[in-house]
Amino acid sequence: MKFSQLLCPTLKETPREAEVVSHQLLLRGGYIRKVASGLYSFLPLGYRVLKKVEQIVREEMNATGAQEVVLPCVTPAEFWQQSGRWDKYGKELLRFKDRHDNEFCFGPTCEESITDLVVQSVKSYKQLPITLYQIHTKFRDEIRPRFGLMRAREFVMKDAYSFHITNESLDKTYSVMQAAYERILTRCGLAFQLVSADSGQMGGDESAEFMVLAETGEDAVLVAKDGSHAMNTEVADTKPDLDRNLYDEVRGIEVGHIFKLGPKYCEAFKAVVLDENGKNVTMTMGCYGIGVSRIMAAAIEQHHDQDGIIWPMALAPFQVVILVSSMRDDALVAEAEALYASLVAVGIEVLLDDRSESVGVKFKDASLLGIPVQVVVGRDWKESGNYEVRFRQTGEVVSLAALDAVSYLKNRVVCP
RNA sequence: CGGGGCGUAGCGCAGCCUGGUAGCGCACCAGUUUUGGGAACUGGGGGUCGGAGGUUCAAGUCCUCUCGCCCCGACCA
Repeated sequence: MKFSQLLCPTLKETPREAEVVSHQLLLRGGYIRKVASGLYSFLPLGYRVLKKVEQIVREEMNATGAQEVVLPCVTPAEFWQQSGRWDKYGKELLRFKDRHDNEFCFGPTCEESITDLVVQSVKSYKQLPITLYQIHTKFRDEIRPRFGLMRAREFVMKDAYSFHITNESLDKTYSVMQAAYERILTRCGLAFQLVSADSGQMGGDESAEFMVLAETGEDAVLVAKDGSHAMNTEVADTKPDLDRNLYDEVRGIEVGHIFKLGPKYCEAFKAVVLDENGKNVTMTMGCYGIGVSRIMAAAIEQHHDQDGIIWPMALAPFQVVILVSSMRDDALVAEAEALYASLVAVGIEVLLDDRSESVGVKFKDASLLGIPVQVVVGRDWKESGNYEVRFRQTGEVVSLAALDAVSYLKNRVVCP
Protein backbone atom coordinates (compact mmCIF):
# COMPACT_ATOMS: atom_id res chain seq x y z
CA MET A 1 0.00 0.00 0.00
CA LYS A 2 1.16 3.48 -0.82
CA PHE A 3 0.54 6.05 1.86
CA SER A 4 -0.37 8.64 -0.76
CA GLN A 5 -3.40 6.48 -1.64
CA LEU A 6 -4.34 5.49 1.90
CA LEU A 7 -7.26 6.99 3.79
CA CYS A 8 -5.44 7.71 7.01
CA PRO A 9 -6.34 11.11 8.45
CA THR A 10 -3.83 11.52 11.27
CA LEU A 11 -4.32 14.30 13.79
CA LYS A 12 -1.68 16.36 15.51
CA GLU A 13 -3.92 17.17 18.38
CA THR A 14 -5.96 14.88 20.56
CA PRO A 15 -9.73 15.24 20.16
CA ARG A 16 -11.19 16.52 23.38
CA GLU A 17 -13.62 13.65 23.76
CA ALA A 18 -10.88 11.03 24.11
CA GLU A 19 -9.79 10.34 27.65
CA VAL A 20 -7.85 7.08 27.58
CA VAL A 21 -4.73 6.55 25.55
CA SER A 22 -6.07 3.82 23.27
CA HIS A 23 -9.00 6.02 22.27
CA GLN A 24 -6.74 9.02 21.75
CA LEU A 25 -4.24 7.15 19.62
CA LEU A 26 -6.85 5.30 17.56
CA LEU A 27 -8.42 8.64 16.69
CA ARG A 28 -5.12 10.44 16.12
CA GLY A 29 -3.76 7.63 13.99
CA GLY A 30 -6.77 7.62 11.72
CA TYR A 31 -7.75 4.09 12.78
CA ILE A 32 -11.32 4.85 13.84
CA ARG A 33 -13.85 7.66 13.83
CA LYS A 34 -16.84 8.11 16.08
CA VAL A 35 -20.31 8.00 14.61
CA ALA A 36 -22.25 8.40 17.87
CA SER A 37 -21.70 7.52 21.50
CA GLY A 38 -20.27 4.01 21.59
CA LEU A 39 -20.44 3.60 17.81
CA TYR A 40 -17.30 3.70 15.70
CA SER A 41 -16.34 3.35 12.07
CA PHE A 42 -13.14 1.48 11.31
CA LEU A 43 -10.97 3.15 8.68
CA PRO A 44 -8.64 1.07 6.50
CA LEU A 45 -5.86 0.78 9.07
CA GLY A 46 -8.26 0.03 11.90
CA TYR A 47 -9.99 -2.61 9.87
CA ARG A 48 -6.68 -4.25 9.04
CA VAL A 49 -5.86 -4.55 12.73
CA LEU A 50 -9.33 -5.87 13.53
CA LYS A 51 -8.91 -8.51 10.83
CA LYS A 52 -5.53 -9.50 12.27
CA VAL A 53 -7.09 -10.16 15.67
CA GLU A 54 -10.01 -11.99 14.07
CA GLN A 55 -7.72 -14.23 12.09
CA ILE A 56 -5.67 -15.22 15.13
CA VAL A 57 -8.86 -16.00 17.02
CA ARG A 58 -10.22 -17.96 14.06
CA GLU A 59 -7.09 -20.05 13.65
CA GLU A 60 -6.97 -20.98 17.30
CA MET A 61 -10.66 -21.75 17.46
CA ASN A 62 -10.44 -23.94 14.37
CA ALA A 63 -7.44 -25.71 15.91
CA THR A 64 -9.66 -26.83 18.80
CA GLY A 65 -12.15 -28.34 16.38
CA ALA A 66 -14.69 -25.59 16.87
CA GLN A 67 -16.75 -24.77 13.78
CA GLU A 68 -17.39 -21.26 12.55
CA VAL A 69 -20.97 -20.16 11.87
CA VAL A 70 -22.77 -16.85 11.64
CA LEU A 71 -26.05 -16.17 13.37
CA PRO A 72 -28.21 -13.13 12.67
CA CYS A 73 -27.55 -9.97 14.65
CA VAL A 74 -31.30 -9.48 14.99
CA THR A 75 -33.11 -12.12 17.00
CA PRO A 76 -36.81 -12.59 17.70
CA ALA A 77 -38.17 -11.78 21.12
CA GLU A 78 -39.52 -15.33 21.51
CA PHE A 79 -36.01 -16.70 22.00
CA TRP A 80 -35.43 -14.32 24.84
CA GLN A 81 -38.82 -14.91 26.35
CA GLN A 82 -38.13 -18.61 26.29
CA SER A 83 -34.92 -18.21 28.28
CA GLY A 84 -36.48 -15.64 30.59
CA ARG A 85 -33.94 -13.01 29.66
CA TRP A 86 -36.43 -10.80 27.81
CA ASP A 87 -37.49 -9.53 31.21
CA LYS A 88 -34.20 -9.93 33.06
CA TYR A 89 -31.82 -8.29 30.64
CA GLY A 90 -33.10 -4.77 31.09
CA LYS A 91 -32.44 -1.76 28.97
CA GLU A 92 -29.08 -2.97 27.76
CA LEU A 93 -31.03 -5.09 25.32
CA LEU A 94 -31.88 -2.98 22.29
CA ARG A 95 -35.45 -3.89 21.36
CA PHE A 96 -37.55 -2.91 18.40
CA LYS A 97 -40.45 -4.01 16.24
CA ASP A 98 -40.58 -4.88 12.59
CA ARG A 99 -43.28 -3.70 10.18
CA HIS A 100 -45.61 -6.47 11.34
CA ASP A 101 -45.28 -5.29 14.90
CA ASN A 102 -43.26 -8.35 15.87
CA GLU A 103 -40.69 -7.76 18.59
CA PHE A 104 -36.98 -8.25 18.05
CA CYS A 105 -33.73 -7.33 19.67
CA PHE A 106 -30.21 -6.75 18.48
CA GLY A 107 -28.27 -9.61 20.01
CA PRO A 108 -25.93 -8.73 22.87
CA THR A 109 -24.91 -12.40 23.07
CA CYS A 110 -26.27 -15.51 21.39
CA GLU A 111 -26.99 -18.36 23.81
CA GLU A 112 -30.63 -18.40 22.78
CA SER A 113 -30.03 -18.39 19.03
CA ILE A 114 -27.31 -20.99 19.15
CA THR A 115 -29.34 -23.28 21.37
CA ASP A 116 -32.24 -23.00 18.97
CA LEU A 117 -29.93 -23.94 16.11
CA VAL A 118 -28.59 -26.93 18.01
CA VAL A 119 -32.06 -28.05 19.03
CA GLN A 120 -33.02 -28.16 15.36
CA SER A 121 -29.92 -29.89 14.07
CA VAL A 122 -28.42 -32.04 16.80
CA LYS A 123 -30.39 -35.16 17.66
CA SER A 124 -27.91 -37.76 18.81
CA TYR A 125 -25.22 -38.11 21.46
CA LYS A 126 -23.02 -39.23 18.57
CA GLN A 127 -22.89 -35.61 17.35
CA LEU A 128 -21.52 -34.46 20.70
CA PRO A 129 -19.58 -32.73 21.95
CA ILE A 130 -19.83 -29.90 19.48
CA THR A 131 -18.48 -26.38 19.65
CA LEU A 132 -19.78 -23.62 17.35
CA TYR A 133 -18.48 -20.09 17.20
CA GLN A 134 -18.90 -16.87 15.32
CA ILE A 135 -16.99 -13.62 14.99
CA HIS A 136 -19.68 -11.04 14.69
CA THR A 137 -21.11 -7.71 15.67
CA LYS A 138 -22.82 -7.39 19.02
CA PHE A 139 -24.83 -4.53 20.39
CA ARG A 140 -25.33 -3.70 24.04
CA ASP A 141 -27.04 -0.48 24.91
CA GLU A 142 -24.58 0.30 27.70
CA ILE A 143 -25.65 2.72 30.39
CA ARG A 144 -22.51 4.66 29.76
CA PRO A 145 -20.35 3.73 26.81
CA ARG A 146 -16.84 5.01 27.30
CA PHE A 147 -13.18 4.88 26.44
CA GLY A 148 -13.63 4.38 22.71
CA LEU A 149 -13.37 0.75 21.69
CA MET A 150 -12.92 -0.36 25.29
CA ARG A 151 -16.59 -0.09 26.09
CA ALA A 152 -18.44 0.53 22.88
CA ARG A 153 -22.11 -0.26 22.36
CA GLU A 154 -21.52 -1.97 19.05
CA PHE A 155 -18.45 -4.17 19.01
CA VAL A 156 -16.96 -7.29 17.49
CA MET A 157 -16.97 -10.39 19.64
CA LYS A 158 -16.00 -13.96 19.10
CA ASP A 159 -18.58 -16.04 20.90
CA ALA A 160 -18.31 -19.82 21.09
CA TYR A 161 -20.76 -22.31 22.54
CA SER A 162 -20.20 -25.94 23.36
CA PHE A 163 -22.80 -28.67 23.93
CA HIS A 164 -22.39 -31.88 25.92
CA ILE A 165 -24.26 -34.61 27.73
CA THR A 166 -21.77 -35.04 30.55
CA ASN A 167 -20.04 -32.63 32.89
CA GLU A 168 -16.76 -34.40 32.17
CA SER A 169 -17.11 -33.50 28.52
CA LEU A 170 -17.93 -29.89 29.37
CA ASP A 171 -14.91 -29.74 31.70
CA LYS A 172 -12.71 -30.99 28.94
CA THR A 173 -13.87 -28.46 26.37
CA TYR A 174 -13.64 -25.69 28.95
CA SER A 175 -9.99 -26.59 29.48
CA VAL A 176 -9.36 -26.71 25.75
CA MET A 177 -10.89 -23.27 25.37
CA GLN A 178 -8.85 -21.91 28.24
CA ALA A 179 -5.68 -23.13 26.55
CA ALA A 180 -6.81 -21.69 23.21
CA TYR A 181 -7.43 -18.31 24.84
CA GLU A 182 -3.97 -18.36 26.33
CA ARG A 183 -2.50 -19.00 22.90
CA ILE A 184 -4.62 -16.26 21.32
CA LEU A 185 -3.52 -13.62 23.78
CA THR A 186 0.08 -14.76 23.63
CA ARG A 187 0.04 -14.59 19.85
CA CYS A 188 -1.46 -11.11 20.08
CA GLY A 189 1.58 -10.10 22.11
CA LEU A 190 -0.39 -9.35 25.27
CA ALA A 191 0.55 -9.90 28.89
CA PHE A 192 -2.50 -11.27 30.64
CA GLN A 193 -3.78 -12.86 33.81
CA LEU A 194 -6.36 -15.60 34.12
CA VAL A 195 -8.75 -14.84 36.96
CA SER A 196 -11.66 -16.63 38.48
CA ALA A 197 -14.74 -14.50 38.12
CA ASP A 198 -18.33 -13.90 38.96
CA SER A 199 -20.47 -15.36 36.22
CA GLY A 200 -22.99 -12.58 36.72
CA GLN A 201 -26.00 -12.37 34.49
CA MET A 202 -24.92 -15.29 32.33
CA GLY A 203 -25.58 -17.80 35.06
CA GLY A 204 -23.72 -21.04 35.45
CA ASP A 205 -21.28 -22.68 37.79
CA GLU A 206 -17.80 -21.60 36.96
CA SER A 207 -16.21 -18.87 34.94
CA ALA A 208 -12.84 -17.32 34.36
CA GLU A 209 -11.79 -14.03 32.86
CA PHE A 210 -8.75 -13.18 30.82
CA MET A 211 -7.41 -9.83 31.88
CA VAL A 212 -4.94 -7.87 29.81
CA LEU A 213 -2.79 -6.14 32.37
CA ALA A 214 -2.82 -2.37 32.03
CA GLU A 215 -2.99 0.43 34.55
CA THR A 216 -5.97 1.93 32.77
CA GLY A 217 -7.98 -1.27 33.07
CA GLU A 218 -11.51 -0.98 34.41
CA ASP A 219 -11.23 -4.10 36.56
CA ALA A 220 -9.26 -4.67 39.72
CA VAL A 221 -7.71 -8.10 40.11
CA LEU A 222 -6.18 -9.77 43.14
CA VAL A 223 -3.20 -11.93 42.18
CA ALA A 224 -1.94 -14.37 44.80
CA LYS A 225 1.63 -13.52 45.77
CA ASP A 226 2.58 -17.15 45.36
CA GLY A 227 1.28 -16.98 41.77
CA SER A 228 -1.13 -19.86 42.32
CA HIS A 229 -4.32 -18.06 41.37
CA ALA A 230 -6.05 -14.74 40.89
CA MET A 231 -9.55 -13.43 41.33
CA ASN A 232 -11.64 -10.47 40.34
CA THR A 233 -12.23 -8.15 43.29
CA GLU A 234 -15.95 -8.72 42.65
CA VAL A 235 -15.32 -12.29 43.74
CA ALA A 236 -13.05 -11.27 46.60
CA ASP A 237 -15.78 -9.01 47.95
CA THR A 238 -17.97 -12.08 48.49
CA LYS A 239 -15.29 -13.70 50.67
CA PRO A 240 -15.15 -11.72 53.91
CA ASP A 241 -12.48 -13.89 55.50
CA LEU A 242 -10.05 -13.53 52.59
CA ASP A 243 -6.61 -12.34 53.69
CA ARG A 244 -5.81 -9.57 51.24
CA ASN A 245 -2.23 -9.42 52.43
CA LEU A 246 -1.60 -12.57 50.44
CA TYR A 247 -2.50 -10.78 47.22
CA ASP A 248 -1.26 -8.01 44.99
CA GLU A 249 -3.86 -5.83 43.37
CA VAL A 250 -3.40 -5.07 39.67
CA ARG A 251 -5.57 -3.46 37.02
CA GLY A 252 -6.80 -5.34 34.02
CA ILE A 253 -8.95 -5.11 30.92
CA GLU A 254 -11.32 -8.01 30.53
CA VAL A 255 -10.85 -9.30 27.00
CA GLY A 256 -12.14 -12.81 27.42
CA HIS A 257 -14.57 -14.68 29.61
CA ILE A 258 -15.26 -18.41 29.61
CA PHE A 259 -18.23 -20.00 31.37
CA LYS A 260 -19.50 -23.40 32.30
CA LEU A 261 -23.14 -22.52 31.82
CA GLY A 262 -24.61 -25.90 32.68
CA PRO A 263 -28.08 -26.94 31.53
CA LYS A 264 -29.84 -23.57 32.00
CA TYR A 265 -30.43 -22.69 28.37
CA CYS A 266 -30.76 -26.28 27.24
CA GLU A 267 -33.56 -26.83 29.71
CA ALA A 268 -35.34 -23.68 28.61
CA PHE A 269 -35.12 -24.74 24.97
CA LYS A 270 -35.73 -28.42 25.64
CA ALA A 271 -32.41 -29.16 24.01
CA VAL A 272 -32.31 -32.92 24.23
CA VAL A 273 -30.58 -35.69 22.33
CA LEU A 274 -30.99 -39.41 22.36
CA ASP A 275 -28.32 -41.18 24.37
CA GLU A 276 -26.90 -44.62 23.62
CA ASN A 277 -29.91 -46.20 25.30
CA GLY A 278 -32.36 -44.31 23.15
CA LYS A 279 -33.43 -42.05 25.99
CA ASN A 280 -33.80 -38.29 25.89
CA VAL A 281 -31.11 -36.43 27.82
CA THR A 282 -30.86 -32.68 28.22
CA MET A 283 -27.61 -31.22 27.04
CA THR A 284 -25.29 -29.04 29.08
CA MET A 285 -23.46 -26.06 27.77
CA GLY A 286 -20.39 -23.86 27.90
CA CYS A 287 -19.84 -20.44 26.38
CA TYR A 288 -16.65 -18.60 25.61
CA GLY A 289 -16.32 -14.97 24.59
CA ILE A 290 -13.50 -12.80 23.38
CA GLY A 291 -13.80 -9.07 22.74
CA VAL A 292 -12.10 -8.80 19.37
CA SER A 293 -12.37 -5.04 19.00
CA ARG A 294 -11.58 -4.63 22.68
CA ILE A 295 -8.33 -6.52 22.19
CA MET A 296 -7.32 -3.76 19.76
CA ALA A 297 -7.79 -1.15 22.45
CA ALA A 298 -6.21 -3.31 25.14
CA ALA A 299 -3.13 -3.88 23.02
CA ILE A 300 -2.64 -0.13 22.77
CA GLU A 301 -3.21 0.40 26.47
CA GLN A 302 -0.44 -2.08 27.08
CA HIS A 303 1.85 -1.04 24.22
CA HIS A 304 2.35 2.66 23.61
CA ASP A 305 4.67 5.52 24.43
CA GLN A 306 4.68 9.31 24.13
CA ASP A 307 5.02 9.11 20.36
CA GLY A 308 2.13 6.78 19.73
CA ILE A 309 1.14 3.17 19.35
CA ILE A 310 3.66 0.31 19.47
CA TRP A 311 1.81 -2.57 17.82
CA PRO A 312 2.86 -6.12 18.57
CA MET A 313 4.02 -7.53 15.23
CA ALA A 314 1.02 -9.85 14.96
CA LEU A 315 -1.50 -7.01 15.16
CA ALA A 316 0.26 -4.29 13.19
CA PRO A 317 -1.68 -3.03 10.15
CA PHE A 318 1.61 -3.08 8.27
CA GLN A 319 4.79 -4.76 9.41
CA VAL A 320 7.14 -2.35 7.67
CA VAL A 321 6.90 1.26 6.59
CA ILE A 322 9.36 2.65 4.06
CA LEU A 323 10.11 6.32 4.54
CA VAL A 324 11.36 8.14 1.47
CA SER A 325 13.17 11.17 2.82
CA SER A 326 12.56 13.27 -0.29
CA MET A 327 10.07 12.64 -3.03
CA ARG A 328 11.88 15.12 -5.24
CA ASP A 329 14.96 12.96 -5.47
CA ASP A 330 14.26 10.58 -8.33
CA ALA A 331 17.00 8.16 -7.34
CA LEU A 332 15.63 7.85 -3.81
CA VAL A 333 12.10 7.35 -5.05
CA ALA A 334 13.18 4.69 -7.53
CA GLU A 335 15.18 2.90 -4.86
CA ALA A 336 12.31 3.00 -2.38
CA GLU A 337 9.83 1.71 -4.93
CA ALA A 338 12.14 -1.13 -5.87
CA LEU A 339 12.54 -2.06 -2.22
CA TYR A 340 8.79 -1.83 -1.76
CA ALA A 341 8.19 -4.18 -4.66
CA SER A 342 10.70 -6.73 -3.45
CA LEU A 343 9.28 -6.74 0.08
CA VAL A 344 5.76 -7.14 -1.22
CA ALA A 345 6.97 -9.98 -3.40
CA VAL A 346 8.11 -11.99 -0.38
CA GLY A 347 4.84 -11.44 1.45
CA ILE A 348 5.83 -8.67 3.83
CA GLU A 349 3.03 -6.22 4.59
CA VAL A 350 4.62 -2.92 3.74
CA LEU A 351 3.46 0.65 3.56
CA LEU A 352 5.42 2.98 1.29
CA ASP A 353 5.31 6.53 2.59
CA ASP A 354 5.46 8.26 -0.76
CA ARG A 355 3.76 11.45 0.35
CA SER A 356 5.37 14.74 -0.54
CA GLU A 357 5.73 15.57 3.12
CA SER A 358 8.84 16.48 4.99
CA VAL A 359 10.65 13.52 6.43
CA GLY A 360 9.82 14.82 9.89
CA VAL A 361 6.13 14.35 9.23
CA LYS A 362 6.80 10.83 8.01
CA PHE A 363 8.75 9.92 11.12
CA LYS A 364 6.05 11.34 13.35
CA ASP A 365 3.26 9.51 11.56
CA ALA A 366 5.18 6.23 11.42
CA SER A 367 5.68 6.39 15.17
CA LEU A 368 2.11 7.47 15.86
CA LEU A 369 0.73 4.64 13.73
CA GLY A 370 2.97 2.19 15.54
CA ILE A 371 4.35 0.32 12.53
CA PRO A 372 6.95 -2.04 14.05
CA VAL A 373 9.73 -1.52 11.49
CA GLN A 374 10.65 1.76 9.81
CA VAL A 375 13.01 1.59 6.84
CA VAL A 376 14.45 4.95 5.87
CA VAL A 377 15.62 5.38 2.30
CA GLY A 378 17.43 8.69 2.48
CA ARG A 379 20.62 10.21 3.77
CA ASP A 380 22.43 6.96 4.51
CA TRP A 381 21.50 5.45 1.20
CA LYS A 382 22.86 8.47 -0.65
CA GLU A 383 26.13 8.25 1.29
CA SER A 384 26.72 4.53 1.67
CA GLY A 385 24.03 2.66 -0.19
CA ASN A 386 22.59 1.42 3.11
CA TYR A 387 19.10 1.66 4.50
CA GLU A 388 18.47 2.81 8.02
CA VAL A 389 16.18 0.46 9.90
CA ARG A 390 14.45 1.60 13.06
CA PHE A 391 12.49 -0.62 15.40
CA ARG A 392 9.51 1.04 17.00
CA GLN A 393 9.49 -1.03 20.15
CA THR A 394 13.16 -0.95 21.12
CA GLY A 395 14.36 2.17 19.36
CA GLU A 396 17.14 0.06 17.91
CA VAL A 397 18.68 1.56 14.76
CA VAL A 398 20.45 -0.64 12.23
CA SER A 399 22.34 0.24 9.08
CA LEU A 400 21.38 -2.33 6.50
CA ALA A 401 23.09 -3.13 3.22
CA ALA A 402 20.52 -2.90 0.44
CA LEU A 403 21.41 -6.34 -0.86
CA ASP A 404 20.63 -7.96 2.50
CA ALA A 405 17.44 -6.04 3.11
CA VAL A 406 14.81 -8.52 1.96
CA SER A 407 16.11 -11.52 3.87
CA TYR A 408 16.92 -9.45 6.95
CA LEU A 409 13.47 -7.87 7.08
CA LYS A 410 11.78 -11.17 6.35
CA ASN A 411 13.36 -12.50 9.53
CA ARG A 412 12.51 -9.46 11.58
CA VAL A 413 8.79 -9.42 10.82
CA VAL A 414 8.17 -12.96 12.01
CA CYS A 415 5.51 -13.09 14.71
CA PRO A 416 6.60 -14.75 17.91
C1' C B 1 -31.02 8.14 36.34
C1' G B 2 -27.89 11.50 40.12
C1' G B 3 -23.43 14.88 40.05
C1' G B 4 -19.94 17.75 37.01
C1' G B 5 -18.15 19.70 32.30
C1' C B 6 -18.49 20.91 27.07
C1' G B 7 -21.06 22.10 22.09
C1' U B 8 -18.17 28.21 17.31
C1' A B 9 -14.80 25.08 9.92
C1' G B 10 -12.05 18.21 9.67
C1' C B 11 -8.95 18.80 14.71
C1' G B 12 -7.51 22.21 18.77
C1' C B 13 -9.32 26.84 20.51
C1' A B 14 -10.57 32.49 21.20
C1' G B 15 -14.81 35.63 21.01
C1' C B 16 -19.96 35.50 25.28
C1' C B 17 -19.17 38.70 31.31
C1' U B 18 -20.14 44.35 28.83
C1' G B 19 -25.31 42.47 22.16
C1' G B 20 -23.12 45.88 16.71
C1' U B 21 -19.31 42.95 9.71
C1' A B 22 -17.48 35.28 12.91
C1' G B 23 -11.77 34.99 14.22
C1' C B 24 -6.83 32.28 15.28
C1' G B 25 -3.48 27.81 14.85
C1' C B 26 -3.24 23.14 12.45
C1' A B 27 -5.40 20.50 8.36
C1' C B 28 -7.24 21.30 3.03
C1' C B 29 -6.50 23.75 -2.42
C1' A B 30 -2.92 26.65 -5.92
C1' G B 31 2.04 28.55 -6.60
C1' U B 32 7.31 29.25 -5.21
C1' U B 33 11.35 27.78 -2.22
C1' U B 34 12.11 23.46 0.94
C1' U B 35 12.86 17.76 2.84
C1' G B 36 16.42 13.63 8.89
C1' G B 37 11.72 14.14 13.91
C1' G B 38 5.00 17.70 12.73
C1' A B 39 9.20 23.64 6.98
C1' A B 40 8.59 29.01 5.02
C1' C B 41 6.18 32.61 2.16
C1' U B 42 2.10 34.28 -1.05
C1' G B 43 -2.84 33.58 -2.53
C1' G B 44 -7.41 30.71 -1.73
C1' G B 45 -11.80 27.47 -0.24
C1' G B 46 -14.64 25.94 3.82
C1' G B 47 -19.43 28.23 9.19
C1' U B 48 -27.65 27.12 9.60
C1' C B 49 -21.82 29.60 16.10
C1' G B 50 -25.84 21.91 18.30
C1' G B 51 -31.46 22.91 17.64
C1' A B 52 -36.15 25.61 18.68
C1' G B 53 -38.53 29.63 20.75
C1' G B 54 -38.12 34.47 23.09
C1' U B 55 -36.09 39.65 24.34
C1' U B 56 -34.06 43.53 21.06
C1' C B 57 -33.46 48.17 15.82
C1' A B 58 -29.70 44.26 16.20
C1' A B 59 -28.18 37.71 19.34
C1' G B 60 -22.26 33.41 18.77
C1' U B 61 -23.09 36.82 23.04
C1' C B 62 -29.00 37.82 27.10
C1' C B 63 -33.57 34.51 28.65
C1' U B 64 -36.44 29.75 28.26
C1' C B 65 -36.79 24.96 26.51
C1' U B 66 -34.45 21.06 24.08
C1' C B 67 -30.78 17.69 21.74
C1' G B 68 -25.90 15.77 21.61
C1' C B 69 -21.03 14.63 23.61
C1' C B 70 -17.40 13.68 27.67
C1' C B 71 -16.06 12.54 32.88
C1' C B 72 -17.52 10.51 38.02
C1' G B 73 -21.33 7.13 40.23
C1' A B 74 -24.95 3.12 40.04
C1' C B 75 -24.42 -1.04 36.10
C1' C B 76 -21.60 -4.14 32.95
C1' A B 77 -18.64 -9.08 28.25
